[in-house]
Amino acid sequence: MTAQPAAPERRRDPDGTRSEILEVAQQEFARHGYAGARVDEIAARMRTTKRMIYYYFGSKERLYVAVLEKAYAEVREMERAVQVEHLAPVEAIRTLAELAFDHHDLLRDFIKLVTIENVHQAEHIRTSQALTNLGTPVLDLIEAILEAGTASGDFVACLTQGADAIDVHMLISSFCFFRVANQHTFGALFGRDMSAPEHRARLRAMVGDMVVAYVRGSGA
Amino acid sequence: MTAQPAAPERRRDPDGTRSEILEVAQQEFARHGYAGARVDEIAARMRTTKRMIYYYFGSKERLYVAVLEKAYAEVREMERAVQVEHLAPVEAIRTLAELAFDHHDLLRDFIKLVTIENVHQAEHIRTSQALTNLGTPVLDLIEAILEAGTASGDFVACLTQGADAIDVHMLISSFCFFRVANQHTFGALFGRDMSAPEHRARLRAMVGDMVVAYVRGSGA
DNA sequence: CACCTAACTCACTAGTACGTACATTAGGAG
DNA sequence: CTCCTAATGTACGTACTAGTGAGTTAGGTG
Repeated sequence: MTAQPAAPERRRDPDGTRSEILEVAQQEFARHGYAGARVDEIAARMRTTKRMIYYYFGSKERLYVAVLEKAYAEVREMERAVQVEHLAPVEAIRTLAELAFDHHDLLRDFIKLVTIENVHQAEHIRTSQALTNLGTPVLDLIEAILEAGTASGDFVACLTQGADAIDVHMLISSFCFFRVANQHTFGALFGRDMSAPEHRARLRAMVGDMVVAYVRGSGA
Repeated sequence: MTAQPAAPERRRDPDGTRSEILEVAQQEFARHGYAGARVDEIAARMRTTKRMIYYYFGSKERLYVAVLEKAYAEVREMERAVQVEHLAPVEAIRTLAELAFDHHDLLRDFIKLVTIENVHQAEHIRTSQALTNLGTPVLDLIEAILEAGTASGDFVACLTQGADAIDVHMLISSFCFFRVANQHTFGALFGRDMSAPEHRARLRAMVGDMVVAYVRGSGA
């Protein structure tokens, strides 16, 4: 049905095959976990065969690590696009939190992979140099904002309570991550799907308000 | 080595066998996930045999659900012990958050089970009436605190931003849960084990400060 | 003490899942 | 056009894993 009369099927396409495997494998691992994922199922959902998975990746485990590396790379790409330097500290940290919220909203598969990786105590991430050597651009951003806010007198939390950039990053991430990662058990027990569209705007504002309230220091 | 000369081995012990299976199974499921857990491995780490697992629980899946039910029951027991009614709203919500922090710190296996259950979209929790029919005592507590704080004028967040008890519960839970659940990937990427003892006191204070700052409303 | 049933053991099976040996072909290099 | 290699397809092997059939024993009951 798609208009591709010139190339209806290309027989040889290493890059295409490789990236199709990664794409389908990401879905499979995200849906069923590492042990629950089936190499045969990944193969069945591709145009190519299982043999190619082993030809390109060698083993289920190395395929899984490759999926992780690709997913993390995409996230870093997203983070790199964040521009908040032009904003005053309060608005900068709020915007950063809201963007983190948006990112977590989009990257469902990535969040599942991180979740799964934590079940396995991050053993695969730790063995991947490509992952442990990733810089963390967002931390530098937070650090700069905290310094500016402290200097301007808008923020007091970091001074009084000893919270640093990593702590604030965790504060923001935890809210955004939890909303997506735990939506199913939370929904089953409290009867509310935090991840549903009707709650999106309110919770997005909430993470911004929360982090601003915290760094302003009225909780002490 | 333990002083039990009277009953060195009791041959028949249905309750003991059942609870030993649940205990070992909880560890196995928490460590490896549902698909990754091995029934044979559970059996090997017990005094009894694999056949007994099927005798008492029928299938791997029903064993897993039984583990979930037991774990949730223990959590509810912990929550029921929380007493904050005697405190003023600000201190009540802070104390509640700090207790949640403590509970998450203790219930590592439970947190892993919840994590795993979310990977599977809570399919097992949803099919267990014992779990979906659990009340949520902590929600009532939060509701009461929010009402008291709003009435006394200490809190404004709930009025101005439309956050309710479930939202505030999520705010607290997300921080406490994330710190434990994501400790491995977070540690691998940021070089800090949020779950290590040296960060405990600071992060415990942080969740209290955060929720108080939020409900006081200085983030708007 | 005899009996009966719940609790327990052992050996086994059917199916599944990762991985591979081997055959084949596309398509660029010379 | 020929050859050579990277890329691909087929069919299968091995090991593991959930689950079970059938027999055995502890220990309370009458």
